[in-house]
Amino acid sequence: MQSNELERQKLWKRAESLCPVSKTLDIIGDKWSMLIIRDLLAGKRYYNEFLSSYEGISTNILAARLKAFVEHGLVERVVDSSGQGQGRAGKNAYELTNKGKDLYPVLHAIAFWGLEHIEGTAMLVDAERFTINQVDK
Amino acid sequence: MQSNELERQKLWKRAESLCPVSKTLDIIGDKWSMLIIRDLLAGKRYYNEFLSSYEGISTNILAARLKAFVEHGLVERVVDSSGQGQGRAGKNAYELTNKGKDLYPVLHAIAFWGLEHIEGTAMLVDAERFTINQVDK
DNA sequence: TAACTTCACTTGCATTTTGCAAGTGAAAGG
DNA sequence: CCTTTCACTTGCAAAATGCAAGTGAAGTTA
Repeated sequence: MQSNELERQKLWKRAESLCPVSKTLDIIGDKWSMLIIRDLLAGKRYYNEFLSSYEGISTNILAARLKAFVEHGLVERVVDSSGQGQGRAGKNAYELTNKGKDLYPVLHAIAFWGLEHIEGTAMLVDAERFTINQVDK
Repeated sequence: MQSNELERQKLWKRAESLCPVSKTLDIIGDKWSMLIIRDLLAGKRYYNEFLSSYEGISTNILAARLKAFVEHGLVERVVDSSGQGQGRAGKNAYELTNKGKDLYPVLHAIAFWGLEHIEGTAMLVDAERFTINQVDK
């Protein structure tokens, strides 16, 4: 009766779900992914830039997420050969692919909901770069 | 120099962030929340209905999420006194508040991205209830 | 060329969160 | 009473996260 139904459900687990929500969350549905996407959409490109966001992601998590993003085709790692300043020429840069950029509506909806429903949240839009950042200071 | 900067960043952690994205993700940015919201938006109301979704959430996680949703004002627990059938009268029902319903654009953006970018995803829109469900079978 | 710095991670380990199964107690029906 | 359903709770194993320290390659400075 219902035990057959339950058995069938056990077999059809998360990985095999056809639901676009479930499958999308398998990629971006963790604690940090959308914050990195936020930074990427805001124009950040370098490992150290992501590290210096206010929320304080740790290096191992950041490395793992960037790797997964590249594997999923959301992000491309490119070598930025504009070796400016001291200490280094040719840093790694991370850039959103079109697939990654298409997450903008998700980010927008999340940000909008927060602004409407969570007291004390605020957003700064940097018109020059068309970016969205947290208010500084 | 930079160590002062790093110190300041350590103090301003996730919880104190003003960013609406970060604060929103503190509420719905885990593995299961948006799947429960999906089910609620699809018209599911009962504990057992959430349990029987294809992804197979476990009872302790479901109970914890529902409790957090009620605390955050996304969901209300109401007693449904239409005691139909056998075994029980007055089941608990969970219903989205307006604050919770306002997460619809987030869900929509996530679902849309998945449909566009993840092969094999599919969605069924139940026109009668204005709901979104995974295709069955 | 030796010392130093930065970059981009990796490693180890403690803490937290999740996953799974089993159990519990209240309420109702037979 | 006995059984079933509901709505969880509890215990424990497994996975993910957080934190600090370390590593190695590449480039800069002395």
